[in-house]
Amino acid sequence: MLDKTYRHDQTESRQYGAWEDAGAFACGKSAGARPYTIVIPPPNVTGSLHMGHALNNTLQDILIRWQRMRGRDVLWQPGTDHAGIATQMVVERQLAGEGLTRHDLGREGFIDRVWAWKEESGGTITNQLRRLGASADWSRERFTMDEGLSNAVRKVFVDLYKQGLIYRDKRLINWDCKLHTAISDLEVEQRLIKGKLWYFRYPLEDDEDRYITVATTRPETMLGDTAVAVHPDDERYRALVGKHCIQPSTGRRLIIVADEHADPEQGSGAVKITPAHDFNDFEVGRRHGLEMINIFDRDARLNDAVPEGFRGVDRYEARKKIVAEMDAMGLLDRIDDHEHTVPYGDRSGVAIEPWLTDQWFADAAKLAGPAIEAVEEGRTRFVPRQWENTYFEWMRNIQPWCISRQLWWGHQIPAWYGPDGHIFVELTEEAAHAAAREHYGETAALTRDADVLDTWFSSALWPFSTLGWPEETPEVARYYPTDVLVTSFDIIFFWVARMMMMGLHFMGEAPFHTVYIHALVRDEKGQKMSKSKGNVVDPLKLIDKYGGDALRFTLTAMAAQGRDIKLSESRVEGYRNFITKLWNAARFCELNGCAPVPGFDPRGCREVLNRWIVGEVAKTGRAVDAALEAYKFNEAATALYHFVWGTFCDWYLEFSKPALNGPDGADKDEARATAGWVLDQILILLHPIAPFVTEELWGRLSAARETRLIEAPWPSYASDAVDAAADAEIGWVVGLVSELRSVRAELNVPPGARLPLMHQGASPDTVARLATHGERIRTLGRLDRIAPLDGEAPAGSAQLVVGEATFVLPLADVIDVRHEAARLSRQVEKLDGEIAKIDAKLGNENFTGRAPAHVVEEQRERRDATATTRTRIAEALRRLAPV
RNA sequence: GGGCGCGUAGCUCAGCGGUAGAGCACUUGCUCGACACGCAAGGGGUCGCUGGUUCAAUCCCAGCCGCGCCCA
Repeated sequence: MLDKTYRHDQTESRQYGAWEDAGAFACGKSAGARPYTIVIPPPNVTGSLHMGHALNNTLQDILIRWQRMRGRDVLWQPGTDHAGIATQMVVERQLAGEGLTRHDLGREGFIDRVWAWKEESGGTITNQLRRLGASADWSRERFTMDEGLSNAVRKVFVDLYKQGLIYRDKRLINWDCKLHTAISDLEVEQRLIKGKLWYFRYPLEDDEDRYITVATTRPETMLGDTAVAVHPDDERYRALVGKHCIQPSTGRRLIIVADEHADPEQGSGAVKITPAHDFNDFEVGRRHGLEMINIFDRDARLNDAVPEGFRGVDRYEARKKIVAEMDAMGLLDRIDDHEHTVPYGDRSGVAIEPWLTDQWFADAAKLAGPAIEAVEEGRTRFVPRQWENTYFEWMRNIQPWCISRQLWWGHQIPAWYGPDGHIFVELTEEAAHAAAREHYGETAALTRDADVLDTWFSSALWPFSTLGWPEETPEVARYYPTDVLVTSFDIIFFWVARMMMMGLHFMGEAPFHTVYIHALVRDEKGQKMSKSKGNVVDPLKLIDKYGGDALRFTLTAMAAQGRDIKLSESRVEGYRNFITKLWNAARFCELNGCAPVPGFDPRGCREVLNRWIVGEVAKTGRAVDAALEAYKFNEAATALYHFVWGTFCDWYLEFSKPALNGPDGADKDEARATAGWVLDQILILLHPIAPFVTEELWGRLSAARETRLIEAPWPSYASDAVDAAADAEIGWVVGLVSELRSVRAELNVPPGARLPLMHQGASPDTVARLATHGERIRTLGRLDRIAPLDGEAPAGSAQLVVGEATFVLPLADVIDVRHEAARLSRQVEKLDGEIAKIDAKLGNENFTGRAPAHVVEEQRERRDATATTRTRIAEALRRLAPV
């Protein structure tokens, strides 16, 4: 027998293990089935499960389990990415603890060390995903640094290079001077800083007593100035354009150029130009053919290109020094407070230095073209739709993508340099040597490019590299393109866009037809969770406390499209209670012999109660399908919640008790079989959202299952499963019982008191219903008998109106007549208000003339029904009065 | 500066042209043979503000106020 309460801690890992052992997650088991594929957004191998992962993977698992039960050949492709910078940092920190740096180990030794770390600690997050119930095909788990995926990376790099879509260039890049690597625009965070604006006077060359005043937020860069720019329309400086001024610290001659980049409103209107250390200045430099002087080394210390006194000085020290020197020369005009944005590395947290270096770039603009078209033409669509704008906006303004990183951990770029610097890009070293022999006519010494590729470069290939590409595997043929990508908006640029580009370029088809963008999970105050704020809610702690099902249900119920989730623990607790409720309903069924009956046909039920619940199941099932098809996960969750608790437990099981407790026979058999069937439907429909408890119950409620629940077939309900007459009849019983309970509570009738119920003016149909459902009504309304009323209602009766009939509860001993009168008056008032509202509407010719006929008719019917009820209650009130 | 989103019950959120809903919290009463992680009955809302469209606006449109995010 089932225990009194459900113990998730004794169930979940056992069920998960059973699924995994049985190979339930594996794809490719039914060759005839249509494939359904989702690739997991590969979590960072250094990562551990946070709430965002929990939501993301819950939603994927719901789709996957649902489609699996619907008979699709499901592949949920799991894996992790190698997270170049993050992983290298983790291992370097470990080394630092031993007093070592990666240079002590050398490149190979260091990489071995990273692999060792990965073997030991890299599985953390995948094990945590198991706690969540993720039914991914772990037998196919991939890692971006795997051999196969590395082959894919190499091939893509070589092909793109040969197609001219990857090139080496000397450009300004975002240099992280702590991590000593270039990073992409996306890895740079713009922070608003309260800084200063320094105004300096640069003497004019032909008249040293005159100056042009330039304003800057970065005085230290003036050692690399090669021009001063003014706006072409700026009258103040027009005469100076083409002349020169002198940079005082270096004595360098700076040309004064006219360029739109100079903003007359900003500072003095004249801006110093440092083409090698500012992205805007770089463009100005290009337009005017200015010299580009690199003044920083990789640590952002001043290099030998600056006057001796400054060499080796850190950028912030240099700033102080420059300002002091200019001040001493009397060339510091003034200093204003100034708020401006400063780029920071999102990993290192230090200010990024625009730095002129040789790097590898991908021609993102070319690759973006087809990726934009695919979304424009609807071959890939975003849900919710609005994210397409974000995607377009970024894709249409895309910049060259800097793909090289000065790290050791990652895919080393397959480029070799000949003695004269000639570049050979090939899949292998042998091929590079062969190409070099071809090129030079003799064997040449080659040096391999030391850099590795951006991690996102390999992630961009994930939808096909994980399937075995560039090999022509059956999996590539079968599972590409995938179906849905489930992710969060913050990586649309990083990942979604790049997968689109690479998928289209190499596979000729977009990697997925739908991109479902879900919410961000915030804390209960709406703050983004972050380690530094200390407001991170650990999903594993919630799983420990409330169970994986409860957490999943909570996230699902709150995953409304287009809104972030503010997660509060009380919600999780509430859904844990729901899981327990389900458990207890199952326990009740078990106790009463309600088990699935083989061959049971729900449409063959004779009892109106059973016909009704079958219809309710059908409605719920259709609602769940419709919700999931539209990615409205919260609607699926709430439909199930209401059905299970509000319909099945609150009404159906209660109504079934008389039959279940009654004599053996056909009625009892049907009650048991129907309840067993409904519970089975609940387990099935709920399984994608709450897999653990449903699988557990599925196994425990019947020994004769053909499959585990995870592989049980998903139902589709016949359209004639809903019986309108049964709906109306049970609706009437529910209404009567609700009225009875209300009256009792309002009039403070002792809960234990059993009362007689008299009826008056009941139609034959109602009399029949009372006969059919008498026992139910007596049980739930706590009545001792139901009988027609002979003559007048006894003095001191409570009266209620349901439909055409008036019901009388003789309560002379228990109720206060004034209370009852007040209660009825309130009802009359309320109904009067409603009638007045409807009358106002119906009295308006504009309404009756212009509103659709069915709306008008609806209002008329409502008015009649309300008025009838009102009259009956008023009568009841009048009858009460003489007492 | 450009773009997007959000202001609905005490809290967290659904809904979105025609009777305003849920969970939690709150109040009252219940050891009714599944469940106190429960049962039953309640209280609580000028649906941010101002205009407009419409027979009808919480819902559509415009402006404003407040909050958040993304991009410059």
